[in-house]
Amino acid sequence: MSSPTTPRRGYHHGDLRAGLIREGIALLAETGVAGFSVAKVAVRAGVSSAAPYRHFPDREALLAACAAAILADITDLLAAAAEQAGPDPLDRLAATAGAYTRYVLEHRAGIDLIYSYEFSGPHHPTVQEQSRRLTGALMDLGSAVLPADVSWADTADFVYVHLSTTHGYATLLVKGTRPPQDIDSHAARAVTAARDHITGYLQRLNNRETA
Amino acid sequence: MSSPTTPRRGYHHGDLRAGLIREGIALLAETGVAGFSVAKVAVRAGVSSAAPYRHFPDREALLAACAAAILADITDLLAAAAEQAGPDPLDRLAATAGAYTRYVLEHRAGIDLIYSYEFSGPHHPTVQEQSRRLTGALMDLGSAVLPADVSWADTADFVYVHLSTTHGYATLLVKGTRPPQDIDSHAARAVTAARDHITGYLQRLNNRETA
DNA sequence: ACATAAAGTAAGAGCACTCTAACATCGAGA
DNA sequence: TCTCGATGTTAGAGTGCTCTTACTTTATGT
Repeated sequence: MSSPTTPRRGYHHGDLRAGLIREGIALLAETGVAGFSVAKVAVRAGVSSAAPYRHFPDREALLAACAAAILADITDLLAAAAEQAGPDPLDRLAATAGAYTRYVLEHRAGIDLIYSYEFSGPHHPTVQEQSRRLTGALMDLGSAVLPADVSWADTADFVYVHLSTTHGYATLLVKGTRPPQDIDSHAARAVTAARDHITGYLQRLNNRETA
Repeated sequence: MSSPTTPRRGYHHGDLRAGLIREGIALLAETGVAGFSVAKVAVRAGVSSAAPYRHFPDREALLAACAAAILADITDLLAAAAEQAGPDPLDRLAATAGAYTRYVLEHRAGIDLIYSYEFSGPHHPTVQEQSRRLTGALMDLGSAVLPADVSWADTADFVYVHLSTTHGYATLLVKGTRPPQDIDSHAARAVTAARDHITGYLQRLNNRETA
Protein backbone atom coordinates (compact mmCIF):
# COMPACT_ATOMS: atom_id res chain seq x y z
CA MET A 1 0.00 0.00 0.00
CA SER A 2 1.48 3.29 -1.06
CA SER A 3 0.17 6.66 0.03
CA PRO A 4 -3.57 6.31 0.70
CA THR A 5 -4.23 10.03 0.26
CA THR A 6 -3.55 10.14 -3.47
CA PRO A 7 -6.34 12.27 -4.91
CA ARG A 8 -7.26 11.06 -8.39
CA ARG A 9 -4.08 10.17 -10.11
CA GLY A 10 -5.54 8.34 -13.06
CA TYR A 11 -8.56 6.51 -14.23
CA HIS A 12 -9.40 5.37 -10.76
CA HIS A 13 -10.07 7.75 -7.99
CA GLY A 14 -8.33 6.12 -5.09
CA ASP A 15 -11.01 6.37 -2.46
CA LEU A 16 -14.11 7.62 -4.15
CA ARG A 17 -16.45 6.39 -1.47
CA ALA A 18 -14.86 8.62 1.15
CA GLY A 19 -14.51 11.44 -1.36
CA LEU A 20 -18.20 11.34 -2.16
CA ILE A 21 -19.14 11.52 1.49
CA ARG A 22 -16.79 14.43 2.02
CA GLU A 23 -18.12 16.34 -0.97
CA GLY A 24 -21.66 15.39 -0.05
CA ILE A 25 -21.24 16.98 3.35
CA ALA A 26 -19.74 20.06 1.75
CA LEU A 27 -22.62 20.33 -0.69
CA LEU A 28 -25.12 19.93 2.11
CA ALA A 29 -23.38 22.73 3.93
CA GLU A 30 -23.80 25.02 0.94
CA THR A 31 -27.23 24.17 -0.35
CA GLY A 32 -29.00 22.17 2.33
CA VAL A 33 -30.85 18.95 1.72
CA ALA A 34 -33.04 20.66 -0.85
CA GLY A 35 -30.09 21.40 -3.11
CA PHE A 36 -28.44 18.03 -2.72
CA SER A 37 -28.03 15.82 -5.76
CA VAL A 38 -25.91 12.83 -6.62
CA ALA A 39 -24.92 14.48 -9.87
CA LYS A 40 -23.54 17.58 -8.15
CA VAL A 41 -21.62 15.51 -5.65
CA ALA A 42 -20.09 13.54 -8.50
CA VAL A 43 -18.97 16.70 -10.27
CA ARG A 44 -17.44 18.02 -7.07
CA ALA A 45 -15.57 14.77 -6.59
CA GLY A 46 -14.33 14.97 -10.17
CA VAL A 47 -16.00 11.86 -11.50
CA SER A 48 -18.83 11.12 -13.88
CA SER A 49 -22.39 11.27 -12.65
CA ALA A 50 -22.72 7.50 -12.85
CA ALA A 51 -19.69 6.74 -10.71
CA PRO A 52 -21.38 7.20 -7.32
CA TYR A 53 -23.73 4.34 -8.12
CA ARG A 54 -20.79 1.96 -7.89
CA HIS A 55 -20.57 2.79 -4.20
CA PHE A 56 -24.12 3.64 -3.18
CA PRO A 57 -27.25 1.98 -4.49
CA ASP A 58 -29.18 5.22 -4.66
CA ARG A 59 -29.31 8.83 -3.63
CA GLU A 60 -30.78 8.06 -0.24
CA ALA A 61 -27.93 5.74 0.65
CA LEU A 62 -25.42 8.49 -0.06
CA LEU A 63 -27.42 10.89 2.06
CA ALA A 64 -27.53 8.34 4.85
CA ALA A 65 -23.78 7.86 4.68
CA CYS A 66 -23.30 11.62 4.95
CA ALA A 67 -25.67 11.76 7.90
CA ALA A 68 -23.81 8.98 9.68
CA ALA A 69 -20.47 10.67 9.05
CA ILE A 70 -21.75 13.98 10.41
CA LEU A 71 -23.12 12.29 13.51
CA ALA A 72 -19.85 10.49 14.09
CA ASP A 73 -17.89 13.72 13.74
CA ILE A 74 -20.16 15.53 16.15
CA THR A 75 -19.96 12.80 18.73
CA ASP A 76 -16.18 12.83 18.60
CA LEU A 77 -16.04 16.61 18.87
CA LEU A 78 -18.40 16.70 21.84
CA ALA A 79 -16.38 14.04 23.63
CA ALA A 80 -13.18 15.93 22.98
CA ALA A 81 -14.70 19.18 24.22
CA ALA A 82 -15.90 17.53 27.40
CA GLU A 83 -12.48 16.04 27.95
CA GLN A 84 -10.85 19.40 27.53
CA ALA A 85 -13.26 21.09 29.93
CA GLY A 86 -11.76 19.52 33.02
CA PRO A 87 -13.23 17.44 35.80
CA ASP A 88 -16.33 19.38 36.81
CA PRO A 89 -19.43 17.64 35.37
CA LEU A 90 -21.29 20.87 34.77
CA ASP A 91 -18.34 22.30 32.88
CA ARG A 92 -18.09 19.15 30.85
CA LEU A 93 -21.71 19.05 29.77
CA ALA A 94 -21.84 22.77 29.08
CA ALA A 95 -18.73 22.50 26.93
CA THR A 96 -20.56 20.24 24.51
CA ALA A 97 -22.84 23.16 23.67
CA GLY A 98 -19.86 25.16 22.51
CA ALA A 99 -18.46 22.35 20.41
CA TYR A 100 -21.84 21.65 18.85
CA THR A 101 -22.36 25.30 17.99
CA ARG A 102 -18.92 25.51 16.50
CA TYR A 103 -19.54 22.47 14.34
CA VAL A 104 -22.90 23.70 13.12
CA LEU A 105 -21.54 27.13 12.25
CA GLU A 106 -18.73 25.57 10.32
CA HIS A 107 -20.86 23.01 8.52
CA ARG A 108 -23.97 25.15 8.19
CA ALA A 109 -26.99 23.47 6.73
CA GLY A 110 -25.65 19.94 6.87
CA ILE A 111 -27.07 19.60 10.31
CA ASP A 112 -30.64 19.55 9.12
CA LEU A 113 -29.98 16.22 7.53
CA ILE A 114 -29.17 14.20 10.59
CA TYR A 115 -32.57 14.90 12.05
CA SER A 116 -34.56 15.64 8.96
CA TYR A 117 -34.65 12.38 7.12
CA GLU A 118 -36.42 9.31 8.32
CA PHE A 119 -32.99 7.97 9.10
CA SER A 120 -34.04 7.25 12.62
CA GLY A 121 -35.90 4.22 11.34
CA PRO A 122 -34.40 0.75 11.14
CA HIS A 123 -33.93 1.24 7.44
CA HIS A 124 -30.63 2.99 8.02
CA PRO A 125 -28.84 1.11 10.78
CA THR A 126 -25.58 3.02 10.39
CA VAL A 127 -27.24 6.34 11.06
CA GLN A 128 -29.18 4.82 13.90
CA GLU A 129 -26.03 3.50 15.46
CA GLN A 130 -24.21 6.84 15.25
CA SER A 131 -27.26 8.54 16.65
CA ARG A 132 -27.19 6.20 19.62
CA ARG A 133 -23.52 6.88 20.11
CA LEU A 134 -24.24 10.59 20.34
CA THR A 135 -27.09 10.27 22.80
CA GLY A 136 -25.10 7.73 24.79
CA ALA A 137 -22.22 10.15 25.20
CA LEU A 138 -24.58 12.90 26.26
CA MET A 139 -26.33 10.60 28.72
CA ASP A 140 -23.01 9.85 30.40
CA LEU A 141 -22.21 13.52 30.72
CA GLY A 142 -25.73 14.37 31.81
CA SER A 143 -26.04 11.78 34.51
CA ALA A 144 -22.78 13.02 36.02
CA VAL A 145 -24.32 16.44 36.47
CA LEU A 146 -27.53 15.31 38.11
CA PRO A 147 -27.91 13.84 41.61
CA ALA A 148 -27.62 10.10 41.75
CA ASP A 149 -31.29 9.55 42.55
CA VAL A 150 -32.56 11.07 39.32
CA SER A 151 -34.17 8.38 37.20
CA TRP A 152 -32.91 7.32 33.83
CA ALA A 153 -36.00 8.71 32.12
CA ASP A 154 -35.62 12.07 33.78
CA THR A 155 -31.97 12.15 32.85
CA ALA A 156 -32.93 11.41 29.26
CA ASP A 157 -35.38 14.30 29.30
CA PHE A 158 -32.77 16.59 30.78
CA VAL A 159 -30.19 15.62 28.21
CA TYR A 160 -32.72 15.94 25.44
CA VAL A 161 -33.50 19.51 26.43
CA HIS A 162 -29.80 20.27 26.65
CA LEU A 163 -29.29 19.04 23.12
CA SER A 164 -32.42 20.83 21.93
CA THR A 165 -31.30 24.13 23.37
CA THR A 166 -27.94 23.85 21.77
CA HIS A 167 -29.28 22.61 18.48
CA GLY A 168 -31.88 25.34 18.31
CA TYR A 169 -29.40 28.04 19.15
CA ALA A 170 -26.89 26.88 16.59
CA THR A 171 -29.35 26.32 13.78
CA LEU A 172 -31.06 29.66 14.23
CA LEU A 173 -27.64 31.25 14.14
CA VAL A 174 -26.87 29.54 10.87
CA LYS A 175 -30.05 30.78 9.32
CA GLY A 176 -28.70 34.19 10.08
CA THR A 177 -31.48 36.18 11.61
CA ARG A 178 -28.89 37.57 14.00
CA PRO A 179 -26.02 39.92 13.39
CA PRO A 180 -23.04 37.76 12.52
CA GLN A 181 -20.20 37.48 14.96
CA ASP A 182 -17.15 35.31 15.19
CA ILE A 183 -17.61 31.67 15.94
CA ASP A 184 -15.85 31.81 19.29
CA SER A 185 -18.25 34.41 20.57
CA HIS A 186 -21.25 32.40 19.44
CA ALA A 187 -19.86 29.24 20.98
CA ALA A 188 -19.31 31.05 24.27
CA ARG A 189 -22.91 32.24 24.30
CA ALA A 190 -24.11 28.72 23.65
CA VAL A 191 -22.14 27.50 26.65
CA THR A 192 -23.63 30.23 28.81
CA ALA A 193 -27.12 29.34 27.66
CA ALA A 194 -26.47 25.69 28.45
CA ARG A 195 -25.22 26.61 31.92
CA ASP A 196 -28.33 28.69 32.54
CA HIS A 197 -30.52 25.78 31.63
CA ILE A 198 -28.56 23.35 33.76
CA THR A 199 -28.55 25.57 36.83
CA GLY A 200 -32.24 26.31 36.37
CA TYR A 201 -32.94 22.60 36.19
CA LEU A 202 -30.87 21.85 39.29
CA GLN A 203 -32.52 24.68 41.16
CA ARG A 204 -35.94 23.27 40.36
CA LEU A 205 -34.84 19.86 41.63
CA ASN A 206 -33.60 21.48 44.77
CA ASN A 207 -36.79 23.42 45.38
CA ARG A 208 -38.78 20.28 44.99
CA GLU A 209 -36.73 18.40 47.56
CA THR A 210 -36.84 21.12 50.16
CA ALA A 211 -40.57 21.62 49.70
CA MET B 1 -62.81 15.32 1.17
CA SER B 2 -62.33 17.41 -1.90
CA SER B 3 -61.89 20.53 0.11
CA PRO B 4 -59.63 21.56 2.81
CA THR B 5 -59.73 24.53 0.45
CA THR B 6 -62.73 26.52 -0.50
CA PRO B 7 -64.67 24.31 -2.89
CA ARG B 8 -64.49 25.65 -6.39
CA ARG B 9 -67.77 26.90 -7.59
CA GLY B 10 -66.94 26.70 -11.27
CA TYR B 11 -64.26 27.73 -13.64
CA HIS B 12 -62.86 30.18 -11.18
CA HIS B 13 -61.61 29.15 -7.82
CA GLY B 14 -62.84 31.88 -5.57
CA ASP B 15 -59.73 32.66 -3.62
CA LEU B 16 -56.93 30.70 -5.17
CA ARG B 17 -54.18 32.83 -3.71
CA ALA B 18 -55.19 31.99 -0.17
CA GLY B 19 -55.86 28.39 -1.14
CA LEU B 20 -52.39 27.99 -2.57
CA ILE B 21 -50.81 29.33 0.58
CA ARG B 22 -52.89 27.02 2.71
CA GLU B 23 -52.05 23.98 0.61
CA GLY B 24 -48.45 25.07 0.37
CA ILE B 25 -48.18 25.07 4.14
CA ALA B 26 -49.82 21.67 4.29
CA LEU B 27 -47.42 20.29 1.71
CA LEU B 28 -44.46 21.73 3.59
CA ALA B 29 -45.73 20.02 6.68
CA GLU B 30 -45.76 16.68 4.91
CA THR B 31 -42.65 16.78 2.77
CA GLY B 32 -40.51 19.64 4.02
CA VAL B 33 -38.94 22.25 1.80
CA ALA B 34 -37.15 19.55 -0.17
CA GLY B 35 -40.43 18.04 -1.37
CA PHE B 36 -42.13 21.31 -2.10
CA SER B 37 -43.18 22.06 -5.66
CA VAL B 38 -45.55 24.48 -7.30
CA ALA B 39 -47.03 21.65 -9.32
CA LYS B 40 -47.95 19.63 -6.25
CA VAL B 41 -49.48 22.61 -4.54
CA ALA B 42 -51.56 23.27 -7.63
CA VAL B 43 -52.85 19.71 -7.66
CA ARG B 44 -53.73 19.91 -3.98
CA ALA B 45 -55.63 23.13 -4.58
CA GLY B 46 -57.48 21.48 -7.46
CA VAL B 47 -56.19 23.68 -10.25
CA SER B 48 -53.85 23.22 -13.18
CA SER B 49 -50.14 23.49 -12.66
CA ALA B 50 -50.01 26.80 -14.49
CA ALA B 51 -52.64 28.53 -12.39
CA PRO B 52 -50.37 29.47 -9.48
CA TYR B 53 -48.32 31.64 -11.80
CA ARG B 54 -51.26 34.03 -12.07
CA HIS B 55 -50.77 34.81 -8.39
CA PHE B 56 -47.06 34.32 -7.77
CA PRO B 57 -44.30 35.18 -10.21
CA ASP B 58 -42.29 32.10 -9.34
CA ARG B 59 -41.82 29.25 -6.94
CA GLU B 60 -39.81 31.31 -4.50
CA ALA B 61 -42.55 33.90 -4.17
CA LEU B 62 -45.04 31.20 -3.20
CA LEU B 63 -42.60 29.82 -0.66
CA ALA B 64 -42.10 33.30 0.74
CA ALA B 65 -45.83 33.80 1.06
CA CYS B 66 -46.11 30.51 2.96
CA ALA B 67 -43.26 31.53 5.23
CA ALA B 68 -44.88 34.86 5.98
CA ALA B 69 -48.21 33.20 6.72
CA ILE B 70 -46.56 30.71 9.08
CA LEU B 71 -44.75 33.47 10.91
CA ALA B 72 -47.94 35.47 11.25
CA ASP B 73 -49.80 32.46 12.63
CA ILE B 74 -47.07 31.73 15.13
CA THR B 75 -46.91 35.29 16.33
CA ASP B 76 -50.66 35.35 16.90
CA LEU B 77 -50.58 32.05 18.73
CA LEU B 78 -47.74 33.10 21.00
CA ALA B 79 -49.49 36.34 21.83
CA ALA B 80 -52.69 34.48 22.63
CA ALA B 81 -50.83 31.98 24.81
CA ALA B 82 -49.15 34.77 26.75
CA GLU B 83 -52.49 36.47 27.23
CA GLN B 84 -54.03 33.31 28.55
CA ALA B 85 -51.16 32.69 30.96
CA GLY B 86 -52.14 35.46 33.32
CA PRO B 87 -50.28 38.46 34.68
CA ASP B 88 -46.96 36.99 35.82
CA PRO B 89 -44.26 37.86 33.26
CA LEU B 90 -42.40 34.60 33.72
CA ASP B 91 -45.58 32.62 33.18
CA ARG B 92 -46.33 34.65 30.10
CA LEU B 93 -42.97 34.15 28.46
CA ALA B 94 -42.80 30.47 29.36
CA ALA B 95 -46.25 29.94 27.90
CA THR B 96 -44.97 30.92 24.47
CA ALA B 97 -42.77 27.83 24.52
CA GLY B 98 -45.84 25.64 24.87
CA ALA B 99 -47.70 27.38 22.07
CA TYR B 100 -44.69 27.23 19.78
CA THR B 101 -44.18 23.54 20.45
CA ARG B 102 -47.82 22.87 19.83
CA TYR B 103 -47.71 24.71 16.53
CA VAL B 104 -44.58 22.94 15.34
CA LEU B 105 -45.92 19.53 16.25
CA GLU B 106 -49.10 20.24 14.37
CA HIS B 107 -47.42 21.72 11.32
CA ARG B 108 -44.34 19.54 11.36
CA ALA B 109 -41.67 20.35 8.83
CA GLY B 110 -43.15 23.66 7.73
CA ILE B 111 -41.15 25.35 10.40
CA ASP B 112 -37.85 24.78 8.66
CA LEU B 113 -38.89 27.16 5.97
CA ILE B 114 -39.24 30.29 8.02
CA TYR B 115 -35.61 30.15 9.00
CA SER B 116 -34.15 28.11 6.19
CA TYR B 117 -34.53 30.31 3.18
CA GLU B 118 -32.74 33.56 2.68
CA PHE B 119 -36.02 35.22 3.38
CA SER B 120 -34.41 37.33 6.03
CA GLY B 121 -32.95 39.47 3.29
CA PRO B 122 -34.62 42.57 1.91
CA HIS B 123 -35.72 40.60 -1.09
CA HIS B 124 -38.75 39.35 0.78
CA PRO B 125 -40.10 42.28 2.77
CA THR B 126 -43.29 40.50 3.80
CA VAL B 127 -41.40 37.71 5.50
CA GLN B 128 -39.04 40.20 7.04
CA GLU B 129 -41.93 42.17 8.45
CA GLN B 130 -43.60 39.10 9.97
CA SER B 131 -40.28 38.03 11.38
CA ARG B 132 -39.91 41.39 13.06
CA ARG B 133 -43.42 41.12 14.44
CA LEU B 134 -42.51 37.81 16.08
CA THR B 135 -39.28 39.02 17.63
CA GLY B 136 -40.99 42.23 18.69
CA ALA B 137 -43.66 40.32 20.57
CA LEU B 138 -41.02 38.16 22.24
CA MET B 139 -38.96 41.21 23.17
CA ASP B 140 -41.95 42.72 24.95
CA LEU B 141 -42.53 39.54 26.91
CA GLY B 142 -38.83 39.09 27.60
CA SER B 143 -38.15 42.57 28.88
CA ALA B 144 -41.02 42.19 31.31
CA VAL B 145 -39.29 39.20 32.87
CA LEU B 146 -35.89 40.81 33.28
CA PRO B 147 -34.95 43.57 35.71
CA ALA B 148 -35.37 47.05 34.32
CA ASP B 149 -31.66 47.74 34.15
CA VAL B 150 -30.89 44.96 31.67
CA SER B 151 -29.81 46.45 28.38
CA TRP B 152 -31.71 46.06 25.16
CA ALA B 153 -28.91 43.98 23.66
CA ASP B 154 -28.84 41.62 26.62
CA THR B 155 -32.60 41.30 26.47
CA ALA B 156 -32.33 40.45 22.80
CA ASP B 157 -29.80 37.73 23.60
CA PHE B 158 -31.99 36.37 26.33
CA VAL B 159 -35.05 36.29 24.11
CA TYR B 160 -33.03 34.74 21.32
CA VAL B 161 -31.95 31.89 23.56
CA HIS B 162 -35.50 31.44 24.74
CA LEU B 163 -36.70 31.11 21.16
CA SER B 164 -33.77 28.86 20.28
CA THR B 165 -34.46 26.50 23.13
CA THR B 166 -38.08 26.22 22.21
CA HIS B 167 -37.39 25.94 18.52
CA GLY B 168 -34.76 23.28 19.04
CA TYR B 169 -36.93 21.27 21.36
CA ALA B 170 -39.90 21.35 19.05
CA THR B 171 -38.01 20.61 15.88
CA LEU B 172 -36.12 17.69 17.36
CA LEU B 173 -39.43 16.35 18.55
CA VAL B 174 -40.84 16.57 15.08
CA LYS B 175 -37.95 14.66 13.63
CA GLY B 176 -39.00 11.94 15.97
CA THR B 177 -35.93 10.66 17.68
CA ARG B 178 -37.98 10.51 20.83
CA PRO B 179 -40.82 8.22 21.78
CA PRO B 180 -43.98 9.92 20.64
CA GLN B 181 -46.35 11.30 23.21
CA ASP B 182 -49.39 13.49 23.06
CA ILE B 183 -48.92 17.10 22.12
CA ASP B 184 -50.07 18.42 25.48
CA SER B 185 -47.38 16.52 27.27
CA HIS B 186 -44.70 17.75 24.91
CA ALA B 187 -45.93 21.31 25.20
CA ALA B 188 -45.81 21.06 28.98
CA ARG B 189 -42.22 19.85 28.87
CA ALA B 190 -41.31 22.74 26.61
CA VAL B 191 -42.77 25.16 29.13
CA THR B 192 -40.80 23.52 31.92
CA ALA B 193 -37.60 23.72 29.89
CA ALA B 194 -38.26 27.38 29.19
CA ARG B 195 -38.81 28.05 32.90
CA ASP B 196 -35.57 26.28 33.74
CA HIS B 197 -33.69 28.46 31.33
CA ILE B 198 -35.34 31.65 32.57
CA THR B 199 -34.70 30.91 36.23
CA GLY B 200 -31.14 29.91 35.46
CA TYR B 201 -30.61 33.16 33.63
CA LEU B 202 -32.12 35.21 36.45
CA GLN B 203 -30.04 33.39 39.00
CA ARG B 204 -26.88 34.21 37.10
CA LEU B 205 -27.88 37.86 36.98
CA ASN B 206 -28.47 37.75 40.70
CA ASN B 207 -25.16 36.11 41.47
CA ARG B 208 -23.40 38.74 39.43
CA GLU B 209 -25.03 41.57 41.31
CA THR B 210 -24.35 40.19 44.75
CA ALA B 211 -20.74 39.41 43.88
C1' DA C 1 1.10 -13.56 -17.88
C1' DC C 2 -3.31 -13.33 -17.76
C1' DA C 3 -8.16 -13.91 -16.18
C1' DT C 4 -11.15 -11.55 -13.49
C1' DA C 5 -13.30 -8.30 -10.63
C1' DA C 6 -13.54 -3.63 -9.21
C1' DA C 7 -14.22 0.90 -10.50
C1' DG C 8 -14.50 4.14 -13.80
C1' DT C 9 -16.94 6.37 -18.49
C1' DA C 10 -20.39 7.71 -22.05
C1' DA C 11 -24.91 7.71 -23.50
C1' DG C 12 -29.49 7.97 -22.72
C1' DA C 13 -34.37 6.61 -21.12
C1' DG C 14 -37.66 8.37 -18.19
C1' DC C 15 -39.48 11.54 -15.08
C1' DA C 16 -40.80 15.76 -12.47
C1' DC C 17 -40.53 20.30 -12.26
C1' DT C 18 -40.47 25.45 -13.68
C1' DC C 19 -42.22 28.60 -16.41
C1' DT C 20 -44.21 30.43 -21.02
C1' DA C 21 -47.62 30.99 -24.75
C1' DA C 22 -51.94 30.90 -26.58
C1' DC C 23 -56.58 30.20 -25.70
C1' DA C 24 -61.17 29.83 -22.71
C1' DT C 25 -64.35 31.39 -19.27
C1' DC C 26 -66.33 34.35 -16.07
C1' DG C 27 -67.70 38.65 -13.49
C1' DA C 28 -68.36 43.47 -13.50
C1' DG C 29 -68.72 48.05 -15.15
C1' DA C 30 -69.98 51.12 -19.27
C1' DT D 1 -75.82 43.93 -23.34
C1' DC D 2 -71.19 43.90 -24.47
C1' DT D 3 -66.66 44.26 -23.77
C1' DC D 4 -62.58 43.63 -21.08
C1' DG D 5 -59.55 42.31 -17.53
C1' DA D 6 -58.80 38.79 -14.25
C1' DT D 7 -58.29 34.18 -13.72
C1' DG D 8 -58.56 29.91 -15.30
C1' DT D 9 -57.05 26.01 -19.09
C1' DT D 10 -54.05 23.03 -22.24
C1' DA D 11 -49.76 22.22 -24.49
C1' DG D 12 -45.16 22.15 -24.45
C1' DA D 13 -40.19 23.83 -24.44
C1' DG D 14 -36.35 23.49 -21.61
C1' DT D 15 -33.83 21.87 -17.54
C1' DG D 16 -31.82 18.85 -14.36
C1' DC D 17 -31.97 14.76 -11.86
C1' DT D 18 -32.01 9.56 -10.98
C1' DC D 19 -30.63 5.48 -12.36
C1' DT D 20 -29.52 1.82 -16.15
C1' DT D 21 -26.84 -0.30 -19.81
C1' DA D 22 -22.95 -1.37 -22.17
C1' DC D 23 -18.31 -0.50 -22.55
C1' DT D 24 -13.29 0.72 -20.84
C1' DT D 25 -9.55 0.84 -17.77
C1' DT D 26 -6.92 -0.68 -13.93
C1' DA D 27 -5.49 -3.58 -9.89
C1' DT D 28 -4.71 -8.03 -8.18
C1' DG D 29 -4.02 -12.99 -7.18
C1' DT D 30 -2.35 -17.16 -8.86
